[in-house]
Amino acid sequence: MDVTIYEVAKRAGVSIATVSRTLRGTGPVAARTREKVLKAVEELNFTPSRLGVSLAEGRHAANGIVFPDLAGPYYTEVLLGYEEVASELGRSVVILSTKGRTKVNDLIKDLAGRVDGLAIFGHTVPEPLVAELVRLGVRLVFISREPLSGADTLRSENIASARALAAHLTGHGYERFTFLGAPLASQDDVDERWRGVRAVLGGAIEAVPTREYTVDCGFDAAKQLLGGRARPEAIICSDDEVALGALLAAEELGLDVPGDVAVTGWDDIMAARHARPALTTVRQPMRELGARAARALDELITGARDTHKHLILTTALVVRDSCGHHPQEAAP
Amino acid sequence: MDVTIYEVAKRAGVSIATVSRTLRGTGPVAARTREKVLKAVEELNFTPSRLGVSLAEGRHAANGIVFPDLAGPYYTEVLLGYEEVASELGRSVVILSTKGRTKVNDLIKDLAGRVDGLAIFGHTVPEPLVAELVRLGVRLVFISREPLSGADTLRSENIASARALAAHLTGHGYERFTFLGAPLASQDDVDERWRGVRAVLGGAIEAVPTREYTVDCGFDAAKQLLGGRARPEAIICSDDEVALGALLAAEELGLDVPGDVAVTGWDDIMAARHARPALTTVRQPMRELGARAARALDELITGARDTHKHLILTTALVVRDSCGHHPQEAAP
DNA sequence: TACATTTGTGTAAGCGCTTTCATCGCTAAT
DNA sequence: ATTAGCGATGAAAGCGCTTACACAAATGTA
Repeated sequence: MDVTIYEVAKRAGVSIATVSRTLRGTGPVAARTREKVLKAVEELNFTPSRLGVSLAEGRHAANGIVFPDLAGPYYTEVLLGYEEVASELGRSVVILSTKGRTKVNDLIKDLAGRVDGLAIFGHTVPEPLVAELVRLGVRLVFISREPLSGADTLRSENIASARALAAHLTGHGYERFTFLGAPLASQDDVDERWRGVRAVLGGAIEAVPTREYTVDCGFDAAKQLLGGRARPEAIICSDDEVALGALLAAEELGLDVPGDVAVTGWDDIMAARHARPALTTVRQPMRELGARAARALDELITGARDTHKHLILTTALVVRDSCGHHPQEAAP
Repeated sequence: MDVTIYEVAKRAGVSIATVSRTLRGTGPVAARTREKVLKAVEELNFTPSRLGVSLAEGRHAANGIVFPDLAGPYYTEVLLGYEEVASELGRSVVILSTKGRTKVNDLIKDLAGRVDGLAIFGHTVPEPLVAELVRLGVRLVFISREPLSGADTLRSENIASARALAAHLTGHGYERFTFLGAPLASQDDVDERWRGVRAVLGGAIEAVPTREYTVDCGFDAAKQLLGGRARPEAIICSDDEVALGALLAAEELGLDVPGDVAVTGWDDIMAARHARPALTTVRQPMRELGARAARALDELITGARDTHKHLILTTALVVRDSCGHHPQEAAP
């Protein structure tokens, strides 16, 4: 990996400018010269140094992405969508997970120096640093975060679907609800979901936190909740993983879902369909979130767009078995 | 992000060499000069260009990783372990997913040009390219692949644990087996598992392929298998995800697991513990695989080691409910 | 006081490319 | 036959850093 353009040029008996032109197809090169150059390239197995190219071009041809963790399907799916599109656009993807990291600021600044633009999940990055990145002119796309100036934002609709979900559940006749997996930060996805359901259910719902949004934490919290005296009729979970935990907790306690308690999730991860009972949830276009982030970043980087977009992708209520049979839909 | 070391030098009234020395702590700098430089750095908000640094240092301070896909917990877990350690060692991680990609060769060569070393999963990369990478002197660590010269290899033990698993199942008294998720490539993990169980079970086991190693594919294949005339007594699956699919298929067909048919997985992903019945499986240290890959690569890159290591991590049989109660262990 | 070290700094040569600009044959038009 | 114009090429100036080397000033030693 260390033969340079100079050696190629020497071997082909031309200047490095000609080699460069031949390889990139910029500027005219005589057919015979091209042959010689390509032959030399072939023989020496030359690949232009990415560093040299980037330095000269003034761009990295790479995108960064910052997420808290990769546990669970949500971030993974978004990442896949992101990487796929970035790759399509000729950009590599540099990842950074912030979970359990000290000196996140340094890591992110380093990352920012290696890429042409950054996608950042929700509130992964401290606000002062966000402000600084904006000030420095770093191209930014936030995923699942409220709009801010100086960056694109991209998220899924939460409030309206939360209301729809809540309304659907009241249609079942439930009257006592718990929101499992209380929001950790204001303005994030879960917070919006919480606000949405509360707007419909008001005092009929109370929030119970989990340590994290994982199956395990959902299981623990649900077990305690369902084992208590005032068991709710329906548990609206912050996301599918917490809901899967709740399903397991109910089973362990010998409770029937949805007979004894209804459970709903959010995201529609693959396991939601496979759970027993299959999980009623809200589908969120995770891959598309990633894909769009990569596209948005590309527009910002290439300069195809110089204003900032704030997009909200639509979600869909997916009714399965875990919320029970809806009275109106019941067969006679 | 475009203030250079020259501007800092000018503002501080020193040469760029002094700025560099101050920032990196190489060479002596008078206290007063240091102050001036740091002040200028602060005021201008200077961050050294990664490109400039890399070009001058002759290293990227970045590692690559190539995987087929990120669907399912296996690759994700390995990736997390890898990223964590790489980051600890001051290296960024550049990812490349090959699934569905044409021109994989170009992508990988490009990747190789952006990093100091590459971790590659199993048989993600065509053999001729592997040979070429080795020839070019690219630092390589393969994850879950048989040893080859010119690269480190790292994998989990498969054959012995497969034998142990098979032996355990025969202890249950089962006599007709199916291996669900037949190997796609020779010498990969699944192939070794298959060879391991066959060594014990011989003609008593037959292999049935799935399209991919996913829940869905496992579900489809298991449904067909279990719906057929000669239903096996036990299904040994290539991995946990296929096994989860098999569990669902059994449920859909009204079959009891392990009563009507035993099912086992491989990997011990989180869902294995949560499945009903909980899945008997073989635990594979996925994060550690990633972590070790990052460490090995670091040794190769820094030159701390110039031979190649071929490591096999140990696995552990995890007996849960899906294989039935073992006769000897049965309570009176 | 004279000389050998250290300290502190600057100069300049890379690192491997891309690209502008100038040059030099040619062909085509006058 | 002249000249404008084009095609093909090379020289050289960056791109933003690190660092070997040179040198002057300050310090220590005899």
